[in-house]
Amino acid sequence: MQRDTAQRRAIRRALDEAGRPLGALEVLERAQRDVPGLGLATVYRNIKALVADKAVTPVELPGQPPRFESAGKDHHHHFLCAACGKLYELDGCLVELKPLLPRGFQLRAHELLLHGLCAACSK
Amino acid sequence: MQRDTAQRRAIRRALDEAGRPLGALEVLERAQRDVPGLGLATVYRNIKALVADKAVTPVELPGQPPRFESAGKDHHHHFLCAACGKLYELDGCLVELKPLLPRGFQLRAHELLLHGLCAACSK
DNA sequence: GTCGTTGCAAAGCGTTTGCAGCCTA
DNA sequence: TAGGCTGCAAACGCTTTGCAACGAC
Repeated sequence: MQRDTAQRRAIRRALDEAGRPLGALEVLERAQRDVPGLGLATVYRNIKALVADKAVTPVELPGQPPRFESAGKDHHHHFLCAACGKLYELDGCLVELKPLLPRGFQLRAHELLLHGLCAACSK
Repeated sequence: MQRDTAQRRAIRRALDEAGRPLGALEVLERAQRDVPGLGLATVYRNIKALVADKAVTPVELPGQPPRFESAGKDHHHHFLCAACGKLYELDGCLVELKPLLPRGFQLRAHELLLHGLCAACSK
């Protein structure tokens, strides 16, 4: 059975309050404000469990370690700024995917990542 | 200046003849048919150079090491089968992305990955 | 002969795991 | 008090790097 520990609460809180996807080390850093002795292994173990429970979604970026965001938001995609490295959330999804599928293929999910320059960096 | 070695030729050939994205170990395996003594470090070094030259494109999959495919094909995306793990190439791109962008953002590129079941696995 | 390239082994990085002690229920 | 949870350190898988030998030009 699942127990309620200070570590688990701190990790959840870090992800909930971030408002953007966080890497494992960022989660550690933020959660250590609540639980100073927190270890990185515990962060990974809990993130893994949260992802399995679908309470957290991993966000993969080419050539970078994954980041994690709280689930439960509306379907959305991300925009990675090539200059500052920040990952932005975009609203909605205009993609019409079915015509791309070969005959007999079943679509379950999709991921879309845009890159370019964010408003701040394109000046 | 860039030299013409048997290793380099074998690695290029492996990627050119594969017809699908290959992982680093798959490249090693195939290229060793031409150059038995080939080492993994050489594969990584050459792939890195080819990617820098835009002769090869890395394909990132969530939770997996990257695969690589020869560049120069038309713009396309991929479909990952959840059952057999095979990565398929899809033709074309129906995505209309500009409306997703917040004001001031500049779009440079995008990546799209579909997943589901391929024709063989959905029976 | 020069110097880019190679194979090997060691190091690096992010992540996972084994283990003994801890602490929630 | 049982057994899930934790911190630590060691192990892991993939990738990069240091180095001395090699070989293309």
